[in-house]
Amino acid sequence: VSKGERTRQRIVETAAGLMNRSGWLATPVSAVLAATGLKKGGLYNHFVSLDDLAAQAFDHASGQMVAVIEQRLATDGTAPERLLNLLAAFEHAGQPPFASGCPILNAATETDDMHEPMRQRVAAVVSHILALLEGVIRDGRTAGEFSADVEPRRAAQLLFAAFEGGVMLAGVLRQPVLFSEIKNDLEALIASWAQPRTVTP
Amino acid sequence: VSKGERTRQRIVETAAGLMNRSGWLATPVSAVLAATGLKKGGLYNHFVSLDDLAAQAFDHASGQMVAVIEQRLATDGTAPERLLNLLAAFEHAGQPPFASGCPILNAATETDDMHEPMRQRVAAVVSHILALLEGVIRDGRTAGEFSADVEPRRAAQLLFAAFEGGVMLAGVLRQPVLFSEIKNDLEALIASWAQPRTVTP
Amino acid sequence: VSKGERTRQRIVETAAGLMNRSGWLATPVSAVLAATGLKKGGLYNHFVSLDDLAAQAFDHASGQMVAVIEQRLATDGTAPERLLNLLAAFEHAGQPPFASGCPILNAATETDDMHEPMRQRVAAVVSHILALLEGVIRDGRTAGEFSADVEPRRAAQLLFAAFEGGVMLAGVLRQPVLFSEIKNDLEALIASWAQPRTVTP
Amino acid sequence: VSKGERTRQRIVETAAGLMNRSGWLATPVSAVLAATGLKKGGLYNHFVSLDDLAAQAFDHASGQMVAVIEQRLATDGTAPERLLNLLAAFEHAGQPPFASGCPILNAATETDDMHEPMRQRVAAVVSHILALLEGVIRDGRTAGEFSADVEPRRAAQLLFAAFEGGVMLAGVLRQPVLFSEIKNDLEALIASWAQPRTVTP
DNA sequence: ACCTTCGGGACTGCCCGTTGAT
DNA sequence: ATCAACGGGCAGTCCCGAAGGT
Repeated sequence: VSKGERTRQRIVETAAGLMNRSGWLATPVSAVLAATGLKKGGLYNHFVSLDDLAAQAFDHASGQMVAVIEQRLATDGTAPERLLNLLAAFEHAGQPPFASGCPILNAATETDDMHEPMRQRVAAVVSHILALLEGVIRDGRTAGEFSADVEPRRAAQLLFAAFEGGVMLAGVLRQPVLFSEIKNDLEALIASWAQPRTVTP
Repeated sequence: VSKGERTRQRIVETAAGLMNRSGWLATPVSAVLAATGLKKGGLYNHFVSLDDLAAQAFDHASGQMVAVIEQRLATDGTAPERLLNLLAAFEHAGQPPFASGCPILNAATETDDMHEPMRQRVAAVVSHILALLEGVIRDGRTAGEFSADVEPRRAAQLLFAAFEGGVMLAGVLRQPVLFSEIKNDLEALIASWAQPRTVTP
Repeated sequence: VSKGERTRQRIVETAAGLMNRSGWLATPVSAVLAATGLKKGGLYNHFVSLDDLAAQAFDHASGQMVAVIEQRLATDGTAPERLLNLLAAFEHAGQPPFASGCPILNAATETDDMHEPMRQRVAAVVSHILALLEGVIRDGRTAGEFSADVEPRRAAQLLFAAFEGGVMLAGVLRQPVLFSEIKNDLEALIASWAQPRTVTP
Repeated sequence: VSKGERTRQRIVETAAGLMNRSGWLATPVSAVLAATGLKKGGLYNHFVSLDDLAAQAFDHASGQMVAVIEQRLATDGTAPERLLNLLAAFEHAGQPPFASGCPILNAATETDDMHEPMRQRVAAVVSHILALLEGVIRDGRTAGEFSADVEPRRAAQLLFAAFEGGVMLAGVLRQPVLFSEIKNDLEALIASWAQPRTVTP
């Protein structure tokens, strides 16, 4: 690995943390320079624009999230167990996923109507995560671990939505415990999917 | 009502829509001027700063949301009916609550680590809404419409989190129907609270 | 006297003090409004522009100075006595002449190369004061109270220059006593004019 | 010397002349840009703020004055000779010290009540110059060139005050010759310090 | 007649992301 | 990888008129 590539990687990691805090679109170059110790030219050798860096930094951050999710869902065990396993992954770690909120939630709300390329990037990650969840739930239904009443796609959506909503609540209210409570509620919800006659998806 | 007050109100309304789209902190003065047709001097006659305008605009937007919520929850009927009544309110109306996502979600993620006064403003609204939901659920439990297993505070949080998460998903994936699905799932969840033995809060 | 005229006079007086502090050209309208309690339109009823107000305010301030000078120099007594009498007038009074320095010195340095109309206004006052001093010194020479060596015009200039320089020194060094010292030195200088053979004017 | 340093120096020199004309606090960035040919971005590479530039420009201007003073006072000869030598230095050179008046006088009156950091900067220069003059006069008294009646500190103050006052008079009246006259009067005053019985300090 | 309210538009100091020469 | 420069954009203040109200 070349020295330039190592520098690039270091910038991306630093920027990822920074931009998740100060905004994926709103973080100025100067903040990145201050955090990395580089000078203007040094940064523009590795990225064609700030947009480019933001994209790479977001990919880095979301990639880390996806990696954790894939790893937790790939373990042995029943589908419910794997889902609980996943939820457990976000118990700690600074704040829910990273410091200052979930990069996906942050990027989604920020770029929603402002930056179409970035929005598509976020949408792709969201779709991927939803597909992962849906797959596990479908597996669980096939295996009889979840009732046939449970519609995998809908269940995955509900899970992910409540998760991200919980991140938001805990963040804005400055009450981290609130996220844990929602996590527990989701565990109960998943458990309820075992029995038929559940009215939820 | 004086002319100035009418102008101020018009600016606040325009800015509310604008800022919910382009960011409560990120929208430049120039965009507000373009949208209102005013010039700088005219705008700054009504607001001491852009921050001040943003605060008033957010209060306006969140106030509208809160008004709808209070109105829907104040109707006659059982607690479950009133909650379903509330959910129904967000079926249409541009997009979920307003065009371009929920102002509370947008403002919460944007100001979370960037603008403490605004974050407190958002937190106050969130707390108020959670309290409203909690009150209805508690009423329902007292009236026997909800199982004693349902913990009002936790249930309110879960409802609100899933709602906001749904707004985010529908927005970033550009699939409005997704919000409706989550809404339906929440209706089912509320219905499930009627029976004891529910594993959810 | 009409109410409007009284208001105008009040504005002029307030502005004179204000502008001598914050600059005869640099004081913004807003400061005048804040100090007078008026609103924009209320001010522009009495003055066609801020420039106009500044001119009137300076005339007011310099007029007060000139009045004091004329009064002190018009007393009975020998020429030296009248000059000492004049110097004594500036012993106290807030700071040398007014709070925050002599309006003539302030206006002279500020408008010197920036505002020709104002500079002429200041120059007229300066010329008038120099003429007054010169007249007294000439009287003294005629009366034999001053040596024939003393050139009235030159002596007046030196007196006035040292006076204003002393105001500047005392102001910038924040040592009011310094002005008194210079005043005493000038008294000694005037006394020395009585004898011939003095090398000074 | 790097290119940037050369540019910075050029800006400082240009700004010094400009600000002494148009005001050390009142000169806008745009005027500096116009005078230097730079654009905003280029200027702010060298100075953190306009205040910063003003400080450096004033230091440059006052430094030049102090350098001349120190050089003239450091020559061989008696104390009176050295003082006359100093006065001679300001005979020509644009106008007294620079075009548009003495930077010390201009800055002193302008910043007096408006900009405390700048005022302290000016005060430091003034104190330094007074100390230089006082030193020479004290030397002269020790050497018997000046009467024991002459109080060095007071004499230095009077000299400097009359000098600056003369700059002001010549400037506002647009009569450069007036400064020369005051200079001559000061030479006579210095000469008079040789004999005892002088009533001046 | 006097004053306020409202708006306009130019200007302020300063920061932005970006690029070429070095 | 730096250094120096660019030019457009930022939020906010300036002085001032014209309309409205008492």
